[in-house]
Amino acid sequence: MEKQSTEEKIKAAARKLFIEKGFAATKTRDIAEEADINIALMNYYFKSKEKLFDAILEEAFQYFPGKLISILEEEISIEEKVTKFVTTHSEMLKSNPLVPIFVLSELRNNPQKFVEKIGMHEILTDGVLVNQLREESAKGNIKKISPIHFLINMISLTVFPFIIQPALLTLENLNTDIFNNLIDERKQMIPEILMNQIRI
Amino acid sequence: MEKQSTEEKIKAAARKLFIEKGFAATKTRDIAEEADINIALMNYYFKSKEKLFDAILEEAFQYFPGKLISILEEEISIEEKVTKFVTTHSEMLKSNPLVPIFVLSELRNNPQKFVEKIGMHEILTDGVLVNQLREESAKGNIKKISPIHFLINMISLTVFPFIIQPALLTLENLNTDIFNNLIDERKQMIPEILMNQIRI
DNA sequence: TTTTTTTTCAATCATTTGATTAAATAATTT
DNA sequence: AAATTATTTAATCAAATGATTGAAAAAAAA
Repeated sequence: MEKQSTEEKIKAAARKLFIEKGFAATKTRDIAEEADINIALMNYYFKSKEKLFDAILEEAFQYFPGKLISILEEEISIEEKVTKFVTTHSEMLKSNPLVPIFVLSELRNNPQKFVEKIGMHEILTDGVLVNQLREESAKGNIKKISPIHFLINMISLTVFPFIIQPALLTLENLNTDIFNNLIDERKQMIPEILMNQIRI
Repeated sequence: MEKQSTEEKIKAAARKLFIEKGFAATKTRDIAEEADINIALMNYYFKSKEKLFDAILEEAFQYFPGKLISILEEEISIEEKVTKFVTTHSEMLKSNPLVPIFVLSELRNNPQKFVEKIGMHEILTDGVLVNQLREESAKGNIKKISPIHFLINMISLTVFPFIIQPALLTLENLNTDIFNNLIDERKQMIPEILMNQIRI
Protein backbone atom coordinates (compact mmCIF):
# COMPACT_ATOMS: atom_id res chain seq x y z
CA MET A 1 0.00 0.00 0.00
CA GLU A 2 1.81 3.10 -1.20
CA LYS A 3 1.16 6.36 0.60
CA GLN A 4 -1.62 8.48 -0.83
CA SER A 5 -1.49 12.22 -1.17
CA THR A 6 -3.86 14.08 1.10
CA GLU A 7 -5.90 15.11 -1.91
CA GLU A 8 -6.27 11.49 -3.00
CA LYS A 9 -7.17 10.37 0.51
CA ILE A 10 -9.95 12.92 0.61
CA LYS A 11 -11.26 11.95 -2.80
CA ALA A 12 -11.20 8.26 -1.98
CA ALA A 13 -13.06 8.77 1.29
CA ALA A 14 -15.59 11.11 -0.27
CA ARG A 15 -16.16 8.79 -3.20
CA LYS A 16 -16.86 5.92 -0.83
CA LEU A 17 -19.27 7.85 1.37
CA PHE A 18 -21.10 9.71 -1.39
CA ILE A 19 -21.70 6.41 -3.16
CA GLU A 20 -22.80 4.68 0.04
CA LYS A 21 -25.05 7.37 1.45
CA GLY A 22 -25.57 10.09 -1.13
CA PHE A 23 -24.61 13.76 -1.07
CA ALA A 24 -27.03 15.11 1.53
CA ALA A 25 -26.49 12.29 4.02
CA THR A 26 -22.71 12.50 3.81
CA LYS A 27 -21.33 15.05 6.30
CA THR A 28 -17.99 16.83 5.94
CA ARG A 29 -16.89 15.40 9.28
CA ASP A 30 -17.66 11.88 8.04
CA ILE A 31 -15.37 12.48 5.09
CA ALA A 32 -12.61 13.89 7.29
CA GLU A 33 -12.82 10.93 9.65
CA GLU A 34 -12.91 8.36 6.85
CA ALA A 35 -9.91 10.02 5.20
CA ASP A 36 -8.20 10.49 8.57
CA ILE A 37 -7.49 14.14 7.95
CA ASN A 38 -8.38 17.49 9.50
CA ILE A 39 -11.67 18.95 8.25
CA ALA A 40 -9.98 22.15 7.18
CA LEU A 41 -8.01 20.21 4.58
CA MET A 42 -11.17 19.38 2.73
CA ASN A 43 -11.79 23.06 2.20
CA TYR A 44 -8.10 23.73 1.58
CA TYR A 45 -8.03 21.33 -1.36
CA PHE A 46 -11.58 21.51 -2.68
CA LYS A 47 -13.08 24.79 -1.41
CA SER A 48 -16.41 23.21 -0.46
CA LYS A 49 -18.29 19.95 -0.07
CA GLU A 50 -20.19 20.69 -3.26
CA LYS A 51 -17.05 21.31 -5.31
CA LEU A 52 -15.57 18.10 -3.94
CA PHE A 53 -18.69 16.26 -5.04
CA ASP A 54 -18.46 17.80 -8.50
CA ALA A 55 -14.80 16.88 -8.82
CA ILE A 56 -15.55 13.26 -8.02
CA LEU A 57 -18.52 13.16 -10.37
CA GLU A 58 -16.40 14.66 -13.12
CA GLU A 59 -13.75 11.96 -12.74
CA ALA A 60 -16.28 9.17 -12.60
CA PHE A 61 -17.98 10.39 -15.76
CA GLN A 62 -14.67 10.52 -17.54
CA TYR A 63 -14.04 6.85 -16.99
CA PHE A 64 -17.28 5.01 -16.50
CA PRO A 65 -19.61 5.68 -19.43
CA GLY A 66 -16.88 6.34 -22.00
CA LYS A 67 -15.84 2.72 -22.17
CA LEU A 68 -19.42 1.57 -22.71
CA ILE A 69 -20.33 4.15 -25.28
CA SER A 70 -17.29 3.30 -27.37
CA ILE A 71 -18.57 -0.29 -27.57
CA LEU A 72 -21.85 0.98 -29.03
CA GLU A 73 -19.85 2.72 -31.73
CA GLU A 74 -17.75 -0.29 -32.79
CA GLU A 75 -18.30 -1.77 -36.23
CA ILE A 76 -19.33 -5.26 -35.20
CA SER A 77 -22.61 -7.17 -35.58
CA ILE A 78 -25.57 -6.33 -33.39
CA GLU A 79 -25.32 -9.64 -31.58
CA GLU A 80 -21.60 -9.29 -30.90
CA LYS A 81 -22.13 -5.74 -29.77
CA VAL A 82 -24.92 -6.57 -27.37
CA THR A 83 -22.91 -9.42 -25.90
CA LYS A 84 -19.82 -7.29 -25.48
CA PHE A 85 -21.77 -4.38 -24.05
CA VAL A 86 -23.67 -6.45 -21.50
CA THR A 87 -20.57 -8.39 -20.48
CA THR A 88 -18.43 -5.30 -20.05
CA HIS A 89 -21.18 -3.41 -18.27
CA SER A 90 -21.84 -6.33 -15.91
CA GLU A 91 -18.17 -6.66 -15.02
CA MET A 92 -17.89 -2.95 -14.34
CA LEU A 93 -20.92 -3.11 -12.08
CA LYS A 94 -19.63 -6.16 -10.25
CA SER A 95 -16.60 -4.05 -9.31
CA ASN A 96 -18.74 -1.03 -8.41
CA PRO A 97 -22.10 -2.44 -7.36
CA LEU A 98 -23.28 0.69 -5.54
CA VAL A 99 -22.80 3.03 -8.48
CA PRO A 100 -26.28 2.55 -10.00
CA ILE A 101 -28.07 3.45 -6.75
CA PHE A 102 -25.82 6.44 -6.36
CA VAL A 103 -26.45 7.65 -9.89
CA LEU A 104 -30.21 7.22 -9.74
CA SER A 105 -30.51 8.98 -6.41
CA GLU A 106 -28.39 11.94 -7.47
CA LEU A 107 -30.04 12.00 -10.88
CA ARG A 108 -33.07 13.81 -9.52
CA ASN A 109 -30.98 16.80 -8.46
CA ASN A 110 -29.49 17.47 -11.86
CA PRO A 111 -30.70 15.14 -14.60
CA GLN A 112 -29.51 17.54 -17.29
CA LYS A 113 -25.91 17.15 -16.18
CA PHE A 114 -26.03 13.37 -16.43
CA VAL A 115 -27.70 13.42 -19.81
CA GLU A 116 -25.12 15.80 -21.24
CA LYS A 117 -22.13 13.98 -19.79
CA ILE A 118 -23.28 10.67 -21.22
CA GLY A 119 -24.25 12.18 -24.54
CA MET A 120 -27.59 10.45 -24.40
CA HIS A 121 -29.07 12.45 -27.24
CA GLU A 122 -26.34 11.44 -29.69
CA ILE A 123 -26.55 7.78 -28.74
CA LEU A 124 -30.29 7.77 -29.35
CA THR A 125 -30.27 9.61 -32.65
CA ASP A 126 -26.93 9.17 -34.44
CA GLY A 127 -25.36 6.21 -32.67
CA VAL A 128 -23.93 3.35 -34.68
CA LEU A 129 -26.10 0.78 -32.90
CA VAL A 130 -29.25 2.77 -33.58
CA ASN A 131 -28.37 2.95 -37.26
CA GLN A 132 -27.56 -0.75 -37.37
CA LEU A 133 -30.97 -1.57 -35.98
CA ARG A 134 -32.62 0.64 -38.59
CA GLU A 135 -30.58 -0.72 -41.48
CA GLU A 136 -30.90 -4.38 -40.60
CA SER A 137 -34.64 -4.12 -40.17
CA ALA A 138 -34.92 -2.23 -43.45
CA LYS A 139 -33.04 -5.09 -45.11
CA GLY A 140 -35.45 -7.52 -43.50
CA ASN A 141 -32.72 -9.23 -41.48
CA ILE A 142 -34.33 -8.45 -38.15
CA LYS A 143 -37.76 -7.41 -36.94
CA LYS A 144 -38.50 -3.73 -36.81
CA ILE A 145 -37.85 -2.35 -33.36
CA SER A 146 -37.75 1.08 -31.81
CA PRO A 147 -34.07 1.67 -30.96
CA ILE A 148 -34.96 3.48 -27.76
CA HIS A 149 -36.85 0.44 -26.50
CA PHE A 150 -33.98 -1.82 -27.47
CA LEU A 151 -31.48 0.31 -25.54
CA ILE A 152 -33.76 0.68 -22.53
CA ASN A 153 -34.29 -3.08 -22.46
CA MET A 154 -30.59 -3.82 -22.65
CA ILE A 155 -29.66 -1.41 -19.89
CA SER A 156 -32.67 -2.25 -17.70
CA LEU A 157 -31.87 -5.94 -17.68
CA THR A 158 -28.22 -5.31 -16.88
CA VAL A 159 -28.43 -2.53 -14.31
CA PHE A 160 -31.61 -3.24 -12.36
CA PRO A 161 -30.31 -6.28 -10.46
CA PHE A 162 -27.63 -4.04 -8.96
CA ILE A 163 -30.24 -1.53 -7.90
CA ILE A 164 -32.04 -4.16 -5.85
CA GLN A 165 -28.83 -5.84 -4.73
CA PRO A 166 -29.01 -4.48 -1.14
CA ALA A 167 -32.48 -5.98 -0.86
CA LEU A 168 -31.51 -9.30 -2.41
CA LEU A 169 -28.48 -9.66 -0.13
CA THR A 170 -30.68 -9.58 2.97
CA LEU A 171 -32.24 -12.89 1.92
CA GLU A 172 -30.70 -15.77 3.88
CA ASN A 173 -30.00 -17.91 0.85
CA LEU A 174 -28.36 -15.13 -1.16
CA ASN A 175 -24.85 -13.79 -0.63
CA THR A 176 -22.45 -11.80 -2.78
CA ASP A 177 -21.04 -14.89 -4.48
CA ILE A 178 -24.46 -16.17 -5.42
CA PHE A 179 -25.46 -12.72 -6.59
CA ASN A 180 -22.39 -12.50 -8.81
CA ASN A 181 -23.23 -15.93 -10.20
CA LEU A 182 -26.67 -14.62 -11.13
CA ILE A 183 -25.00 -11.72 -12.91
CA ASP A 184 -22.74 -14.10 -14.80
CA GLU A 185 -25.76 -16.13 -15.89
CA ARG A 186 -27.35 -12.93 -17.09
CA LYS A 187 -24.38 -12.08 -19.30
CA GLN A 188 -25.55 -14.94 -21.52
CA MET A 189 -29.26 -14.61 -20.90
CA ILE A 190 -29.68 -10.92 -21.71
CA PRO A 191 -28.24 -11.07 -25.24
CA GLU A 192 -30.40 -14.13 -25.89
CA ILE A 193 -33.51 -12.27 -24.77
CA LEU A 194 -32.68 -9.23 -26.85
CA MET A 195 -31.83 -11.19 -29.98
CA ASN A 196 -34.90 -13.39 -29.52
CA GLN A 197 -36.99 -10.29 -29.68
CA ILE A 198 -35.65 -9.09 -33.04
CA ARG A 199 -34.90 -12.42 -34.71
CA ILE A 200 -37.21 -13.14 -37.63
CA MET B 1 -60.97 21.19 -2.89
CA GLU B 2 -62.23 20.21 0.52
CA LYS B 3 -60.26 21.35 3.54
CA GLN B 4 -57.60 18.93 4.75
CA SER B 5 -56.87 18.24 8.37
CA THR B 6 -53.54 19.54 9.59
CA GLU B 7 -52.28 16.02 9.92
CA GLU B 8 -53.18 15.25 6.31
CA LYS B 9 -51.61 18.49 5.08
CA ILE B 10 -48.37 17.55 6.78
CA LYS B 11 -48.41 14.04 5.39
CA ALA B 12 -49.16 15.23 1.88
CA ALA B 13 -46.37 17.80 1.97
CA ALA B 14 -43.90 15.36 3.48
CA ARG B 15 -44.82 12.66 1.00
CA LYS B 16 -44.23 15.05 -1.88
CA LEU B 17 -40.86 16.28 -0.62
CA PHE B 18 -39.52 12.94 0.58
CA ILE B 19 -40.31 11.45 -2.82
CA GLU B 20 -38.82 14.41 -4.67
CA LYS B 21 -35.65 14.85 -2.67
CA GLY B 22 -35.21 11.94 -0.27
CA PHE B 23 -35.14 11.86 3.51
CA ALA B 24 -31.80 13.55 4.21
CA ALA B 25 -32.31 16.38 1.73
CA THR B 26 -35.81 17.19 2.97
CA LYS B 27 -35.70 19.65 5.89
CA THR B 28 -38.43 20.01 8.50
CA ARG B 29 -38.83 23.67 7.54
CA ASP B 30 -39.37 22.66 3.90
CA ILE B 31 -42.19 20.40 5.01
CA ALA B 32 -43.75 23.11 7.20
CA GLU B 33 -43.61 25.63 4.37
CA GLU B 34 -44.98 23.20 1.79
CA ALA B 35 -47.82 22.26 4.16
CA ASP B 36 -48.29 25.89 5.17
CA ILE B 37 -48.20 25.13 8.89
CA ASN B 38 -46.08 26.00 11.91
CA ILE B 39 -43.05 23.74 12.34
CA ALA B 40 -44.09 22.80 15.86
CA LEU B 41 -47.15 21.07 14.44
CA MET B 42 -45.00 18.51 12.71
CA ASN B 43 -43.66 17.44 16.08
CA TYR B 44 -47.07 17.80 17.69
CA TYR B 45 -48.61 15.28 15.32
CA PHE B 46 -45.67 13.01 14.46
CA LYS B 47 -43.11 13.46 17.27
CA SER B 48 -40.16 13.63 14.86
CA LYS B 49 -39.14 13.84 11.22
CA GLU B 50 -38.11 10.21 11.30
CA LYS B 51 -41.45 9.03 12.70
CA LEU B 52 -43.23 11.09 10.04
CA PHE B 53 -41.13 9.38 7.41
CA ASP B 54 -41.94 5.98 8.83
CA ALA B 55 -45.65 6.76 8.95
CA ILE B 56 -45.63 7.70 5.27
CA LEU B 57 -43.60 4.67 4.32
CA GLU B 58 -45.96 2.45 6.27
CA GLU B 59 -48.98 3.81 4.42
CA ALA B 60 -47.30 3.50 1.04
CA PHE B 61 -46.36 -0.11 1.70
CA GLN B 62 -49.87 -0.93 2.71
CA TYR B 63 -51.24 0.11 -0.65
CA PHE B 64 -48.56 -0.13 -3.28
CA PRO B 65 -47.08 -3.62 -3.33
CA GLY B 66 -50.14 -5.47 -2.03
CA LYS B 67 -52.07 -5.01 -5.23
CA LEU B 68 -49.20 -6.32 -7.33
CA ILE B 69 -48.40 -9.30 -5.15
CA SER B 70 -52.00 -10.44 -5.21
CA ILE B 71 -51.79 -10.60 -9.01
CA LEU B 72 -48.85 -12.97 -8.74
CA GLU B 73 -51.00 -15.24 -6.58
CA GLU B 74 -54.01 -15.40 -8.93
CA GLU B 75 -54.85 -18.70 -10.59
CA ILE B 76 -54.49 -17.64 -14.22
CA SER B 77 -52.05 -18.66 -16.94
CA ILE B 78 -48.48 -17.40 -16.89
CA GLU B 79 -49.05 -15.27 -19.95
CA GLU B 80 -52.23 -13.70 -18.57
CA LYS B 81 -50.52 -13.11 -15.27
CA VAL B 82 -47.48 -11.44 -16.79
CA THR B 83 -49.66 -9.21 -18.93
CA LYS B 84 -51.86 -8.22 -16.02
CA PHE B 85 -48.91 -7.63 -13.72
CA VAL B 86 -46.98 -5.49 -16.17
CA THR B 87 -50.07 -3.50 -17.16
CA THR B 88 -51.13 -2.84 -13.59
CA HIS B 89 -47.61 -2.02 -12.48
CA SER B 90 -47.10 0.36 -15.40
CA GLU B 91 -50.34 2.19 -14.69
CA MET B 92 -49.47 2.55 -11.03
CA LEU B 93 -46.06 3.95 -11.95
CA LYS B 94 -47.54 6.35 -14.49
CA SER B 95 -49.57 7.82 -11.61
CA ASN B 96 -46.56 7.85 -9.27
CA PRO B 97 -43.52 8.11 -11.51
CA LEU B 98 -41.11 9.24 -8.77
CA VAL B 99 -41.86 6.34 -6.43
CA PRO B 100 -39.21 3.98 -7.83
CA ILE B 101 -36.39 6.49 -7.40
CA PHE B 102 -37.60 7.20 -3.89
CA VAL B 103 -37.92 3.57 -2.87
CA LEU B 104 -34.64 2.51 -4.39
CA SER B 105 -32.63 5.39 -2.99
CA GLU B 106 -33.98 4.88 0.53
CA LEU B 107 -33.47 1.15 0.13
CA ARG B 108 -29.80 1.45 1.01
CA ASN B 109 -30.60 2.76 4.49
CA ASN B 110 -32.77 -0.18 5.49
CA PRO B 111 -33.02 -2.92 2.87
CA GLN B 112 -34.25 -5.44 5.46
CA LYS B 113 -37.37 -3.38 6.11
CA PHE B 114 -38.31 -3.28 2.44
CA VAL B 115 -37.70 -6.95 1.90
CA GLU B 116 -39.87 -7.89 4.86
CA LYS B 117 -42.70 -5.54 3.96
CA ILE B 118 -42.88 -6.88 0.42
CA GLY B 119 -42.53 -10.47 1.52
CA MET B 120 -39.83 -11.02 -1.05
CA HIS B 121 -38.73 -14.33 0.37
CA GLU B 122 -42.18 -15.87 0.08
CA ILE B 123 -42.68 -14.63 -3.48
CA LEU B 124 -39.39 -16.19 -4.54
CA THR B 125 -39.85 -19.55 -2.85
CA ASP B 126 -43.53 -20.35 -2.40
CA GLY B 127 -45.26 -17.94 -4.76
CA VAL B 128 -47.88 -19.19 -7.18
CA LEU B 129 -46.03 -17.78 -10.19
CA VAL B 130 -42.79 -19.46 -9.17
CA ASN B 131 -44.59 -22.78 -8.85
CA GLN B 132 -46.32 -22.30 -12.19
CA LEU B 133 -42.96 -21.76 -13.87
CA ARG B 134 -41.60 -24.91 -12.27
CA GLU B 135 -44.64 -27.03 -13.09
CA GLU B 136 -45.05 -25.91 -16.67
CA SER B 137 -41.40 -26.49 -17.46
CA ALA B 138 -41.57 -29.92 -15.79
CA LYS B 139 -44.51 -30.73 -18.07
CA GLY B 140 -42.45 -29.56 -21.02
CA ASN B 141 -44.85 -26.74 -21.85
CA ILE B 142 -42.22 -24.02 -21.47
CA LYS B 143 -38.45 -23.85 -21.38
CA LYS B 144 -36.78 -24.30 -18.03
CA ILE B 145 -36.07 -20.94 -16.45
CA SER B 146 -34.84 -19.77 -13.09
CA PRO B 147 -37.86 -18.07 -11.48
CA ILE B 148 -35.68 -15.41 -9.91
CA HIS B 149 -34.37 -14.37 -13.32
CA PHE B 150 -37.89 -14.33 -14.70
CA LEU B 151 -39.12 -12.05 -11.93
CA ILE B 152 -36.06 -9.79 -12.11
CA ASN B 153 -36.54 -9.48 -15.87
CA MET B 154 -40.21 -8.63 -15.57
CA ILE B 155 -39.68 -5.97 -12.92
CA SER B 156 -36.50 -4.57 -14.49
CA LEU B 157 -38.19 -3.98 -17.82
CA THR B 158 -41.20 -2.33 -16.18
CA VAL B 159 -39.55 -0.19 -13.52
CA PHE B 160 -36.27 0.91 -15.05
CA PRO B 161 -37.75 3.40 -17.54
CA PHE B 162 -39.19 5.32 -14.58
CA ILE B 163 -35.80 5.41 -12.91
CA ILE B 164 -34.31 7.18 -15.89
CA GLN B 165 -37.42 9.25 -16.55
CA PRO B 166 -35.93 12.50 -15.17
CA ALA B 167 -33.03 12.04 -17.55
CA LEU B 168 -35.21 11.16 -20.53
CA LEU B 169 -37.46 14.17 -19.97
CA THR B 170 -34.56 16.57 -20.39
CA LEU B 171 -34.25 15.51 -24.04
CA GLU B 172 -35.86 18.07 -26.33
CA ASN B 173 -37.88 15.56 -28.29
CA LEU B 174 -39.26 13.77 -25.23
CA ASN B 175 -42.02 15.04 -22.97
CA THR B 176 -44.32 13.38 -20.46
CA ASP B 177 -46.90 12.41 -23.09
CA ILE B 178 -44.32 10.77 -25.29
CA PHE B 179 -42.82 9.04 -22.27
CA ASN B 180 -46.22 7.66 -21.27
CA ASN B 181 -46.70 6.45 -24.84
CA LEU B 182 -43.44 4.56 -24.55
CA ILE B 183 -44.71 2.97 -21.36
CA ASP B 184 -47.96 1.98 -23.08
CA GLU B 185 -45.98 0.37 -25.89
CA ARG B 186 -44.00 -1.53 -23.28
CA LYS B 187 -47.16 -2.96 -21.71
CA GLN B 188 -47.43 -5.12 -24.84
CA MET B 189 -43.73 -5.50 -25.52
CA ILE B 190 -42.62 -6.75 -22.11
CA PRO B 191 -44.97 -9.77 -21.95
CA GLU B 192 -43.93 -10.64 -25.51
CA ILE B 193 -40.26 -10.55 -24.55
CA LEU B 194 -40.82 -12.65 -21.45
CA MET B 195 -43.00 -15.25 -23.19
CA ASN B 196 -40.58 -15.39 -26.13
CA GLN B 197 -37.89 -16.41 -23.74
CA ILE B 198 -39.74 -19.38 -22.30
CA ARG B 199 -41.77 -20.48 -25.35
CA ILE B 200 -40.63 -23.80 -26.74
C1' DT C 1 21.27 27.95 7.00
C1' DT C 2 17.90 31.16 6.28
C1' DT C 3 13.90 32.45 3.92
C1' DT C 4 9.81 31.46 1.66
C1' DT C 5 6.07 28.64 0.51
C1' DT C 6 3.04 24.88 1.31
C1' DT C 7 0.58 21.99 4.26
C1' DT C 8 -1.62 20.80 8.61
C1' DC C 9 -3.97 21.68 12.87
C1' DA C 10 -6.95 23.15 16.92
C1' DA C 11 -10.15 26.37 17.79
C1' DT C 12 -13.94 28.80 16.45
C1' DC C 13 -17.66 31.06 13.61
C1' DA C 14 -22.17 31.54 11.50
C1' DT C 15 -25.96 29.05 9.82
C1' DT C 16 -28.90 25.36 9.56
C1' DT C 17 -31.55 21.99 11.53
C1' DG C 18 -34.58 19.09 14.46
C1' DA C 19 -37.00 19.80 18.36
C1' DT C 20 -39.21 22.14 22.49
C1' DT C 21 -41.49 25.55 25.36
C1' DA C 22 -44.94 28.44 27.21
C1' DA C 23 -48.47 31.27 25.97
C1' DA C 24 -52.50 32.22 22.94
C1' DT C 25 -56.39 30.69 20.42
C1' DA C 26 -60.02 27.53 19.05
C1' DA C 27 -62.95 23.73 19.85
C1' DT C 28 -65.42 20.70 22.86
C1' DT C 29 -67.60 19.34 27.06
C1' DT C 30 -70.00 20.24 31.21
C1' DA D 1 -71.51 30.53 30.12
C1' DA D 2 -67.74 28.39 32.35
C1' DA D 3 -64.45 24.90 32.41
C1' DT D 4 -61.75 21.74 30.03
C1' DT D 5 -59.28 19.99 26.28
C1' DA D 6 -57.11 20.28 21.78
C1' DT D 7 -54.71 22.94 18.48
C1' DT D 8 -51.72 26.60 16.90
C1' DT D 9 -48.15 30.06 17.32
C1' DA D 10 -43.77 32.84 18.02
C1' DA D 11 -39.71 32.43 20.24
C1' DT D 12 -36.04 29.80 21.47
C1' DC D 13 -32.76 25.83 22.45
C1' DA D 14 -29.06 22.62 21.69
C1' DA D 15 -26.73 20.06 18.49
C1' DA D 16 -25.05 19.42 13.95
C1' DT D 17 -22.97 21.22 10.02
C1' DG D 18 -20.18 23.67 6.43
C1' DA D 19 -16.69 26.68 6.49
C1' DT D 20 -12.84 29.83 8.18
C1' DT D 21 -9.02 31.64 10.92
C1' DG D 22 -4.42 32.25 12.47
C1' DA D 23 -0.75 29.87 14.22
C1' DA D 24 2.33 25.82 13.94
C1' DA D 25 4.78 22.41 11.41
C1' DA D 26 6.80 20.63 7.30
C1' DA D 27 8.72 21.09 2.83
C1' DA D 28 10.94 23.62 -0.78
C1' DA D 29 13.67 27.38 -2.46
C1' DA D 30 17.23 30.70 -1.87
